Amino acid sequence: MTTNSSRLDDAARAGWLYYVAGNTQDQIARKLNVSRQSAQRLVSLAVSEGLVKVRIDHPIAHCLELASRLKSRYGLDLVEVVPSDPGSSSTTVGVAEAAAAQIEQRLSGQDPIIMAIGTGRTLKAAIEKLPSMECPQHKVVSLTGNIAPDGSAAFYNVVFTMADKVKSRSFPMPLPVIASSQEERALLHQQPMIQATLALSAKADVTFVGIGDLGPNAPLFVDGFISRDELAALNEAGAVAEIVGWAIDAGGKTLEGITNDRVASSPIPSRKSGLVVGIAKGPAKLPGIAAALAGGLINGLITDEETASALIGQGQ
Amino acid sequence: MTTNSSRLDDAARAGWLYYVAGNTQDQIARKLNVSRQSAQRLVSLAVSEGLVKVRIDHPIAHCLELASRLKSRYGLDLVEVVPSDPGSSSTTVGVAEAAAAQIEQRLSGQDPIIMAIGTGRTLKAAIEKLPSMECPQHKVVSLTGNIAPDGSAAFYNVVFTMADKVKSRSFPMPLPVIASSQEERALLHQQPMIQATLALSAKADVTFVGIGDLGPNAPLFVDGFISRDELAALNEAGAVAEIVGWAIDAGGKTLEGITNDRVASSPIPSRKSGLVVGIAKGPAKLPGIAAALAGGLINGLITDEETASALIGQGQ
DNA sequence: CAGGCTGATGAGTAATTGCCCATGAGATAG
DNA sequence: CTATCTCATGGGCAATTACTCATCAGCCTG
Repeated sequence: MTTNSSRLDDAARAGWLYYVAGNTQDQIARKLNVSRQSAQRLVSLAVSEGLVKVRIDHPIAHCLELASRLKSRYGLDLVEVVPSDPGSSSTTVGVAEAAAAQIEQRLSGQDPIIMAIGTGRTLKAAIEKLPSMECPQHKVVSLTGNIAPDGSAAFYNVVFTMADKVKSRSFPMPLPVIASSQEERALLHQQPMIQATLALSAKADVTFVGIGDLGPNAPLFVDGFISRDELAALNEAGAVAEIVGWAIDAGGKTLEGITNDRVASSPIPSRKSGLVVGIAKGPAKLPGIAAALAGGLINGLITDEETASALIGQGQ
Repeated sequence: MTTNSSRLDDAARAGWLYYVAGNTQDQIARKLNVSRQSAQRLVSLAVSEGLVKVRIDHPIAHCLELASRLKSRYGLDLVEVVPSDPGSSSTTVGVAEAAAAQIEQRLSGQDPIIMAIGTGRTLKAAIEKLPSMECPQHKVVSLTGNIAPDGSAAFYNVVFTMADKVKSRSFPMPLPVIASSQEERALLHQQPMIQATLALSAKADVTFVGIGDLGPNAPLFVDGFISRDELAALNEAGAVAEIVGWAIDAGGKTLEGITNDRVASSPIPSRKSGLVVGIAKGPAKLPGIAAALAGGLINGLITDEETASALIGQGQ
């Protein structure tokens, strides 16, 4: 542990000398009494461990314009559009950083707030970009269960990681994501602890959710939460996307039946009482984002240029 | 202007693709349809224009330890210790970033605050690291005059730059830094507008000041605010440093006479009612920092490892 | 319109960085 | 005690980046 943390210490120091003080890796090597190669390794360790946070502080005109058009067209309260990286296939790069910045800002206030968090790869990536903070005044509540089909804690449940980083009180949902039957769900939801957590979600001041597509590589299916047959049935019924497990159709309506009557997640908090921010980019998510906007499920959106353009184009 | 801002736009985009999306400059060049060299120039422009903000998110153990020892030894409320860059002669690198982060955090709250700001190279550098913000709820007040001896607005008056960046209401002091006589100072201070500004300073919730040394290269002398003779007289009288123009001795007491009876700055806000943060590093400033601490003029300090070590060592 | 200034551009080149690999120290299991 | 494994290290080299320089377009100035 000592080795490990002192290694990270050195990495942070090397990263600092490199990025803040502008030293070359040669100079760092001399100052830290290591070889040039080791200095390089320390710097790259600092980067890969997420110790180095970069932000670009300039409102790129095109992104701003897209954001304001999206805002007025869909009556949204918060829109962030980040530049696209044409050719990159990542579905998180950029939006994760922007989401982290938003989350950080909301948490940096003194007044206690309740923040509800969904799940998924995008949100996971966003949480990883969060800096360490001291926010014991806030409450972070999970909207979805954290038990995977095999009984383990689901990898993409992000509330633990988040609460750990920002030192907030956390309220996970010790439930499967989708119960095996309606009866099981009802039973689970009757537990006092779960009741309290559900009640807390409903009062969330600000909510961040990913938007999952329901194509052939739907995360819900890939991660084993639903079967291939269920996925097909959802598609058949017109589902285009899923938010914290709830399948929605192109109009943003929550479907009846199929998996939805067994989803153990909290309802998506109302956008009447708080801010509900969707975080998603990429062509696969486009129908889902459009649906969520159409149905008024979200009143905030963090996406990228390409997706924003497409959203504006298709409404014409 | 269009060219200029679209150039910065491109620079921001290039910086984003480089630092956030991890492209090489070759890829960026292709994506932005410019030559590789131009892409390199855009990236470096983004850096030199301060569009790219890097922070290292790891509490380096040694810095933390120094900070907590300084805190308890001098009864301070806020101490930040950043890594040192051994061999660098810069007096701002590192502390400027840390100060900017502190300022940003104070300004990001919703509740209106009054922030008082000194002057000097260190503070100037810190302000340059601030991101653009929207903070019309706050008031930023200058502690010192902004008229240079030649009648121009002094370069190091930082309130304008700052108010511009964060969109706060600003209260500069349209005065010389040091009046030509006690009578002139009294007259100037009687102006209603100045009175109001002085009153505002006294109520500051948080104050950031640099600490100027009074050695042969004292900024006050180099920038022409005081003459060589006055500098010598101050040294003779035991002055070791100066805070917003007020010369102090090794015990942190404000000297009587010499230049001090003509300094047109506000008094340093009381640390009883608010936080007064000194920002300084380096051997030249060491006596000044020690004096400010000894006299209880500040209850917050942002400095670097080496300076922090020296401060702890000399008290033994 | 000539002259001169400013600033952008791409070629060329030196400096810096990233990465692969062989080596060896130290840990661990048998 | 030995075989084996893991992992940090530095050499070497290719890729990438930074910088210098000559050129040229645009733009004031007289």
